[in-house]
Amino acid sequence: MTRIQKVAELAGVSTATVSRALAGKPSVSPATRERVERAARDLGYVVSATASSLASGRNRNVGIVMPFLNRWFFTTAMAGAHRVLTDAGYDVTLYHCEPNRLDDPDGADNPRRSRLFADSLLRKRTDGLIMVTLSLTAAERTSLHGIGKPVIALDRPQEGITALAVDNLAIAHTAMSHLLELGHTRIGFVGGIVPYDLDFHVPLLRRQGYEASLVDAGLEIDPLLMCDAEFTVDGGYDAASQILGAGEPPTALFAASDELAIGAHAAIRDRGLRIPEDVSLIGIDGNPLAEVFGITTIDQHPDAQGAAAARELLKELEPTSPHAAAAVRLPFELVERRSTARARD
Amino acid sequence: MTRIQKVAELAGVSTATVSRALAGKPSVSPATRERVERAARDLGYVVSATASSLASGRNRNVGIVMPFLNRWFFTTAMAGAHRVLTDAGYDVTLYHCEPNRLDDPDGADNPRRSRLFADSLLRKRTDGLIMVTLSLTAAERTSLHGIGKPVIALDRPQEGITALAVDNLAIAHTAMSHLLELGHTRIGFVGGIVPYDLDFHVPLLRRQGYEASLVDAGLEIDPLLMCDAEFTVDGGYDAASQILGAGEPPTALFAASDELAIGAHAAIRDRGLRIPEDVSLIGIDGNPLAEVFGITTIDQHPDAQGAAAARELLKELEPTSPHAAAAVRLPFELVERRSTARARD
DNA sequence: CGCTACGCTGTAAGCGCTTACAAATGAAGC
DNA sequence: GCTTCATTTGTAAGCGCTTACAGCGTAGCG
Repeated sequence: MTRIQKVAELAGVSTATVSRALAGKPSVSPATRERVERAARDLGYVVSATASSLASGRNRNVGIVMPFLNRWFFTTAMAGAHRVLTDAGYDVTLYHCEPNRLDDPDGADNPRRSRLFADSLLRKRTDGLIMVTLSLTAAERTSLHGIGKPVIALDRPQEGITALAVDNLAIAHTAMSHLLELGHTRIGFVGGIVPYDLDFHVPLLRRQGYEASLVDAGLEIDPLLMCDAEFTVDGGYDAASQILGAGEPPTALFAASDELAIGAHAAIRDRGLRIPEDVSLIGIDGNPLAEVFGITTIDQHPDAQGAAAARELLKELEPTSPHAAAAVRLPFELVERRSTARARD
Repeated sequence: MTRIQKVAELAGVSTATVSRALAGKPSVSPATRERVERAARDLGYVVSATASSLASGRNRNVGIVMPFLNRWFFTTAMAGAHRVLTDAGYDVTLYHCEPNRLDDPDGADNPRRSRLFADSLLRKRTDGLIMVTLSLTAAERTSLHGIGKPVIALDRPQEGITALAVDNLAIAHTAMSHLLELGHTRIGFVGGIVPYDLDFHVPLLRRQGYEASLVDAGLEIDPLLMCDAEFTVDGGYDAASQILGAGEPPTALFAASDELAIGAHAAIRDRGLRIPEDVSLIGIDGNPLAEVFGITTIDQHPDAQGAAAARELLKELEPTSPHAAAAVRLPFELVERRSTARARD
């Protein structure tokens, strides 16, 4: 006897009615619903997710796919999505998509990733997917389309996939404007000349914004003022050190993320320079760490980004609910702290 | 016609054989297996996880339950577990368990958490659970036992639950020994006089280790040298500031985590003190951030802890595989960097 | 040569739910 | 009173797999 039958028996109704009552369907009389709920509670009955999925075709489970499982930006966005999804009654299963390296753009040598797209994601465990900052190969996109389920890409527009992305060019522009308005003309850029890997184009966009702002301001682009960096504190330290040690030093540093900025902060101090007296410093993200160091930043609210992506997915998953038709905007804003100041004359 | 039937037809066998072949069962002749695999590949067939779960009773999915979804220690441990589990063919679904606050120890006012234990976790979506640093109420433990599935607790021993935990007393002792051997006698403690919340007892254990070390060394415990802190960089900054500002300042600070230590690092510098000349500083965790600041730490390899928990769970999930009978040890070690030095006379 | 043993495959009964459809009930309208 | 219709409930057919059991062919053995 299946478990639902026991509940049906106790409540004196059919299993169909139990199913309907527990699913909150409208076509159940209040009295019956009450009896069923009591019976379920008394028996400690909870609907089996698998049986329900198989019968209904809906999993109440969404997948979140991320290239990094323990970096602040990613986990914070994930947490934002997670909250929205669980509040809507969904579970979330987390998939790790290893980035494809530049020397292996098709992921031929990336077995875990291959399995992800050829297997795990196709198992019909989820009703939809949120992919964070990933760049998919054509084959992967095809594979994803094959499952016929809604996919939202966060912070990386993808051909044929609904995407939510913050305007990285505008972010970079905002940061640069702040520095330029303070009178800085020698501004260094920390992070992202060459993409670290194919699944993380954000650095590139931010550098383009940096260069465009320079050009707009009539300043020239000095390669000595730019340095590649992995998107970590370490990377920021090394890149900033290199910029500060080469040629005429900058009076301001624009780091493509807060983690890079924190590394740069340490590098600047370790060279005996003062912030902001000798060097102004600005980052991007809204990482709480930056606050401790008093680093000015552009907060892009990753938590809210994740939440927005989740709501967007939910809209596709539950067409019944009212569509908030408005296009989603992912806001960001300058947060001035003590790491930026007027340039010395 | 169900999808598996198409494969069966194409391969010229029964669905039973397809199932067996694709599941890697031994009782399939090589030739048949080959034909089935080809047919599946040609049709782009992948077994439906839900149907398979319902029929077999195994989900190939484990749940990881964490109090914080975006803090370094937790996500790093989770990533370690995730890798082991996905390599073993499991998916992982992530559950957020909101910590119970001190003023609400039973979680009466914690609806998300109630739903987690009364509903989400009971839906039979997972084959087992890993709970990270959580303290369960009696009711929650009962509820968990009810589902009759293996549960591993990481870093928080629980009555009636298999637990893996690093020896926090020993960790604290190692850190203190390092400081004491360098001749420090006024050592402050940053973080964890009173538990931040009921689900995170680690701070308490570390403080106990701190006090025990002091006593062992014949030193006295000075309340002015200890300060509570939330386990964040911010918290470390504030707590360290307070300790440095009260009474006779310490010559060394022991922070209960690397994040706290980084905050303390900033606080020390902001007071115009030098590290390590004026104040030595040691943290705990192995957070890569600490490296950038040259902070000495006790690395407890959270990634490895997560992986160990996952392997432990896998052992219970797949009794067929050979038991590595050895008890699991979670190692840690002192990593000396430039933030600790001999005390001035 | 008959019998057991073994390896491989097929048959078919579920796994625990959901839901289309049918049926029963009662209220409302004429 | 009879029809119509909405509301509530029940009946039963799956959802797409897995697996116990049975069956078949061949090999080994006395």
